[in-house]
Amino acid sequence: MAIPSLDELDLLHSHICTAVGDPKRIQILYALYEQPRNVSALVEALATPQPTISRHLTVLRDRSIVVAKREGQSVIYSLSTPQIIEILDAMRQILRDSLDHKSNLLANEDSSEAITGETITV
Amino acid sequence: MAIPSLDELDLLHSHICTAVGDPKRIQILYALYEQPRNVSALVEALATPQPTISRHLTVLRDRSIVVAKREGQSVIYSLSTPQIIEILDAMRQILRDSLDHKSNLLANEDSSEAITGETITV
DNA sequence: TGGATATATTCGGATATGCGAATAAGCAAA
DNA sequence: TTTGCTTATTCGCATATCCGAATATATCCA
Repeated sequence: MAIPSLDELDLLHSHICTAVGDPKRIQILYALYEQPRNVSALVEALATPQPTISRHLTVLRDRSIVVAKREGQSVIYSLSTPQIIEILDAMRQILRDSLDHKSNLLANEDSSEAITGETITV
Repeated sequence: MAIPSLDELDLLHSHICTAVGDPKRIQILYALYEQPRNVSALVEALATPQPTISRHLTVLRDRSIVVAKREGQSVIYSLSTPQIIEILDAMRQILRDSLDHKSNLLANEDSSEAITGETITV
């Protein structure tokens, strides 16, 4: 059987997935893709309390999605690999497709109307 | 500022991510990539109670990651797009890289020894 | 060393998630 | 309709996650 078993690897795999499954962490990753930043810069950019940012960074760092480099008093965070952004973009593409699909379904179900005027644009 | 705000889109985005952030759902997706299956086939392939499988399928279906098609008494599930498997594979690649990196770190920290003999292979 | 700045961690409570067991609901054939 | 097969949903509980607030740790500089 080619289906992988529920072993530790799958758990690690899910850890990677859940790490990028939090809205604030998504924002952090896009912010770091734009440029490496220290914690304070992220706090300001995301308008989020510093402990919250640090906790999310800890999650991302534990899963090796970001790396931290101390520079004096600051700790500069950056993406371990820009690949993660490609992954997020691919997911966002799937999201866009599914939204299109859903609005088509709505249009079909409500057959008395034309295609729903409000098309969500990602 | 190019950083996206924490709006509904980010929430939807995180829904996609968290949907694939469960080990059993990862297995389900790989099983459906291999071939479309009904619930019973997934129950057998993953050796998991049927309600558990159905609940996970509901999550995946709600997020438009899988689609369901009724065929008589059965409901055949299949991937909405094989792209999701590319995404999972890309994540697994990142996981492999990070595992390599961690074992390198271990090797460096324990500088009295050579490279750790046990290299995890994904 | 002492103070200021930057980052990390802990604690407690609210919310969310996953699971097993039981049950409900949908479909087909007699 | 009744029976049997398949899938979906509900319930209760255990666990995990998130957040805000407070605190601890780390670094630099005077």
